[in-house]
Amino acid sequence: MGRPRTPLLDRARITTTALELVDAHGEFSVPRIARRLGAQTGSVYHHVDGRDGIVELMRERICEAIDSATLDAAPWDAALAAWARSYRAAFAAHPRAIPLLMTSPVRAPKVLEQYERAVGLLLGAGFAAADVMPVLTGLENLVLGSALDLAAPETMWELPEEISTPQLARALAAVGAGRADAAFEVALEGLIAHCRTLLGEAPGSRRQAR
Amino acid sequence: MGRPRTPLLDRARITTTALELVDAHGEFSVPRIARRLGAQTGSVYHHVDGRDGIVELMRERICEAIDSATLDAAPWDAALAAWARSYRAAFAAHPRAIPLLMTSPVRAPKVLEQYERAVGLLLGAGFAAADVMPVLTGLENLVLGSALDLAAPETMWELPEEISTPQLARALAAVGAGRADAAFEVALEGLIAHCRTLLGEAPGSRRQAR
DNA sequence: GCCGAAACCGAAAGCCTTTAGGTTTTCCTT
DNA sequence: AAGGAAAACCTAAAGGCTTTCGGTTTCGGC
Repeated sequence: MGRPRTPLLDRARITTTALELVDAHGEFSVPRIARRLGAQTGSVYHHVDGRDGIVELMRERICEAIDSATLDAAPWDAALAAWARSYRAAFAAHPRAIPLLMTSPVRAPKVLEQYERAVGLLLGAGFAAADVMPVLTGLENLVLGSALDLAAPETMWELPEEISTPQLARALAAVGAGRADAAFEVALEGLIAHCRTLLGEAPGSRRQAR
Repeated sequence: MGRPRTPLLDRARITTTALELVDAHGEFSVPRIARRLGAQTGSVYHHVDGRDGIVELMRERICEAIDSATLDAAPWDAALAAWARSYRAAFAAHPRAIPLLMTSPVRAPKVLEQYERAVGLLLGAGFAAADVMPVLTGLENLVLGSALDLAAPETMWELPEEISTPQLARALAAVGAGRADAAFEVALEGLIAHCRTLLGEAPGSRRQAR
């Protein structure tokens, strides 16, 4: 007992273990993380800001896979589409983590920074300030929803035997991964087309980018 | 002690109390429900199938406000749009319940029945079986995401003082309820336009709609 | 009037999150 | 090189949650 010669815990290992647990079981807890790493529950709290802090670390880890360089592309609509695809790919790698991330507010600086840049991209393209968050929120919903049903449809739909839902069951059985991709692409194109409409409607208050 | 002269608990009162707690605090627990109704924690379990059962009751209560008669309208695209608007209005009344409902699978027969009818509407309109669930899932994502940010944007975005995010803060401050409605309407129109495309692409296996 | 079912209580097991204080090792300062 | 602060871990415990089980009282049908 006392300080070990080689450390058992650090933020990276805690994050990795939490993500493994979520990928495998759809949830995680501090005691389970500690057991996996051969430490006691309380020790985890010396590295991490509580349970919510671990969720935030997972968000940061997942978001590292987003290619933020896409936001530098031009024109703005190509940049937005590329960012959305990279965003989706990152979350599709850990679909069972998505419900966790939708419950708690975003705190991680690196993630906020990406959104800050996305806001800048849209403002720079001439969007009205009031339009920016609806667009980004819509994009986020599209991305997360698509990633969720891309790899985890059985999470949301649990058809009981007693109730007869023949058409629903048939529709569920007929979905494929390729279709989910296609649905994402067309929905994305639809959203961006909507953005072009917004840009054309009210360019008055702002002139073109800086 | 023993059975009371007038019952303290029933499914309706438990559901109402759980919904009140979620509306007020964003979460609920069985002991809190019991305290509010003047009963012991364990007694609640005589009326309800565990905590998940309470979530399912809330889902059913909220979904009662959806006007399922909209699904009988013609043509199919008008029916789908009307259903989506009613769907959104129902959830917008309890935005803090949405994260709860996204975590657990749908079990309530009455809700499954509505989806069964929606599937039937689309199949009857000539949609390919593989296209139906992507369309409905996309619609659900649109509806829930829109309802969520309509009434609870501060749930997802918590800007810390230390980090400078001037553009994000500005964009967040500029959003209004009217804008959220407009974003929903145009995104809905975009999705339905996409559906018309799907219908035109592969109408082979089935004949004309309506 | 009786008896089974219904409704509630009391208690407990087992999980979780979080905090606090104690012990050993490491490493920086002097 | 010595001393002390800081880091990393442990033990312990409080308090909350979900769920189950057996006991007690009341209700309703026969």
